[in-house]
Amino acid sequence: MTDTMEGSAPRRTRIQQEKRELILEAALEVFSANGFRGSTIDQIAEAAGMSKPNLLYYFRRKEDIHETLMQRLLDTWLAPLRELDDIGDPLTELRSYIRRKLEMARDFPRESRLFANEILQGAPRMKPMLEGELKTLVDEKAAVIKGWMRAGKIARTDPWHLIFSIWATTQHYADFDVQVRAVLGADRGGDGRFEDAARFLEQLFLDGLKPKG
Amino acid sequence: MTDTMEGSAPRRTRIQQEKRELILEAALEVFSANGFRGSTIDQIAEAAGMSKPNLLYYFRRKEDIHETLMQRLLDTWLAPLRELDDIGDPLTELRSYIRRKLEMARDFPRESRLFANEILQGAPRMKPMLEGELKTLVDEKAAVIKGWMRAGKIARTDPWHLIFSIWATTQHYADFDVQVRAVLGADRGGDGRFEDAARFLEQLFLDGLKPKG
DNA sequence: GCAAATTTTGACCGGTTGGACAAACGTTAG
DNA sequence: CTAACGTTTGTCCAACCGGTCAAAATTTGC
Repeated sequence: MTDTMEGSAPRRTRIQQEKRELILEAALEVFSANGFRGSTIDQIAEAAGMSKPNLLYYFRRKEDIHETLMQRLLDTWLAPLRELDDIGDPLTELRSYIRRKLEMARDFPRESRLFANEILQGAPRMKPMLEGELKTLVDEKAAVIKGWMRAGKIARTDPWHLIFSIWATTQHYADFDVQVRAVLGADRGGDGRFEDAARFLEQLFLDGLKPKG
Repeated sequence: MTDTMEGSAPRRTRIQQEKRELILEAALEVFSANGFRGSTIDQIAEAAGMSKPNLLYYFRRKEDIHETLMQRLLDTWLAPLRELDDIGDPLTELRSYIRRKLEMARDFPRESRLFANEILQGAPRMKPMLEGELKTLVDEKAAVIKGWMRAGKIARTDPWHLIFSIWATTQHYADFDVQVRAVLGADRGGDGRFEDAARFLEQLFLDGLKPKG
């Protein structure tokens, strides 16, 4: 190993690739449950089934693991929004965006919590990505939505806050899962809660609360 | 000081009351910004303008501070929901509940983040309160809302998920503040963002996104 | 099969952190 | 004034934690 494993072109052996994946998976588990400062290298190493020095052979610092995780996270996390485009019926597009986001909250709660943890702490390591990549994408999609509004396809509102509200309502089911389950109780808090949420959110975003007629 | 400062009837001197308040205020600042494990007693002591051993004279353990903060938090946090009642027009009631919650996100972001931090970590110290006090209150209010639905005053949906969505959308502006500001940018992310949010949320919850007519 | 490169491990280190403690200092009531 | 009580501080400790290092074990290329 003469390489520093960082920089633009880190060539890696098979073992390195596998072990790095193993570590990142373990770190996702630990970081998402305890936050960055609440997690120890030992915990991650144990979750990955290796010793601490061994882990530090693959990632020289705790921060490096977190950073790598963050970079990957943003991509997968924004994928649903990237898919939102001008083709197809606007209301259908929005409905399926909401559905996809809710599915992500259900299937990748750890990723959601990792993200939430980072933002909650003021995004010390992610701020640049938020102001760059994220803002660019959201502005772009906001423009698309504005087009729909001008065309009279959906009601006129603030597209940015619309996107926020979709993020908030869907991610809530991952980030605040304990609370949701505590409130719904054993019977209603079971697996069905995501379908209930999907039905509710569809109605909320399409029709609001005013009674029909 | 012969008392342990805990238990059912802790009589306290004037200085003790003042200093404890000072510490709790400092701890709110520190805990909400760094989480429980990310905060040190030293940080809290410095923020409160006293030495660490001095702080530990008033709260014997770091956990005691956090616990006290949590107990107070739930009460103030649920106050807006407690005010939601059967008197008055349902849509107006819900609208002002949303407004109150949004005002809390604006005026008490530290409390919101402290709460979010606790829930995100699986509510290790708050679970009992969630399953007890919180669930009871929400169930009660869900019943009120159900009444409104039966009376045809508002559209029929799941009252519990309705409450979740109000929590999620409003608290988002406190908990994800950095993200909101990063996306809105310097110009739109200023003080006006809460009014924009208020307008948007009112429209969303009342009318949804379907175009008029 | 063997040498070079890679991977793994145990021992160790310095800094931080939560907390204990006794001594010093301040306050208050008689 | 003074004794009892309440408050503050400096010092200290043990556990934890991020990270180093050299040596041992293993894998890989020839």
